[in-house]
Amino acid sequence: MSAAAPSVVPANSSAPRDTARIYSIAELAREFGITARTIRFYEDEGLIKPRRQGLTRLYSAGDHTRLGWILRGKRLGFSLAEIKELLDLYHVDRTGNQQLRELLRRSRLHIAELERRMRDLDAHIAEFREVETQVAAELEARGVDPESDD
Amino acid sequence: MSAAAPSVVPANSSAPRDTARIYSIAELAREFGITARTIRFYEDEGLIKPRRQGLTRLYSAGDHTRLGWILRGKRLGFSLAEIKELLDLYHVDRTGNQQLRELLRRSRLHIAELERRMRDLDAHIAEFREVETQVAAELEARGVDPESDD
DNA sequence: CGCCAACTTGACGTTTACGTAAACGTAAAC
DNA sequence: GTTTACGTTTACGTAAACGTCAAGTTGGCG
Repeated sequence: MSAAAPSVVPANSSAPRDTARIYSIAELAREFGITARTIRFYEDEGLIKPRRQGLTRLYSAGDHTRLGWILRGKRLGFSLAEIKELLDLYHVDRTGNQQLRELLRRSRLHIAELERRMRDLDAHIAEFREVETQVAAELEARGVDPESDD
Repeated sequence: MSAAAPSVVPANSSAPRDTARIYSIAELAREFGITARTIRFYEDEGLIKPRRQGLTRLYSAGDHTRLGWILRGKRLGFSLAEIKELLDLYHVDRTGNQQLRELLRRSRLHIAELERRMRDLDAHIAEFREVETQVAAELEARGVDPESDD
């Protein structure tokens, strides 16, 4: 491995902000714990569009953020198709009133969906906290140290 | 269709409580908005085990609850395998100290996972609320009624 | 009795989200 | 110069979660 910190960022003062950072596909893969294949697949599906230098893909800070967003969406149980829709929501043309109203409508719909999930999640958490409490109490009553490993 | 409002709860006091209710597979499917095929699939995967009367499946109130739980898990983005694991957590043997400690450990792990999802969800909701606010403000500034359809 | 509606068990098809392998280019390292 | 590391495309494979027939059974109804 030999460190190989690929800081492509020049030590210059004017530019090398975090926002100017460029990532290779392997870097992104490592950082997010996915494979390069996955990232290319997301590109095939139209979720990311990295710059190209010849054939090689170059990912900007924006792509980095976008990928993080995608993976968060996945953790929340959205399909890639849904995530693409949501991403596109951001980048929709916002000049026309009709467009804006549609964006508002979609946003509200999505928020409602998220709030439904929030309620599901609350219920789920409450149940497992209940289990935790009960079991901890039972162990306590038995005089057992809940943390010990034997 | 003929209405068929499923308030089967008799006004009787003694026996046929809601907990004694028995459901057919089609009833469950209708109520939860899934197909009978799905329910049978869950059974194949070991997520539900309805009684049988001959070949026909009979679902108890417990099965009903269980199915609701499964679907909530799905909405939260858990796989059927994960959901099965979680369901089994409840029904684990709770006699031994070692078993109890394991249950406690697993519960805590799962709660941590749920809390991570909660943070994801919070972040997601915050972003979309932001969009909503911005867009609503923009429409307001333009003197457009956000609700009108033209 | 015939018939329909609702149930059953296979078995194969489909979509999603990637994994895996082949075959190749490029560029630094030994 | 060739190995090593990383990149590329193309293409087929696969696991999960069902959908979609096909073919048979069962219970009630006119």
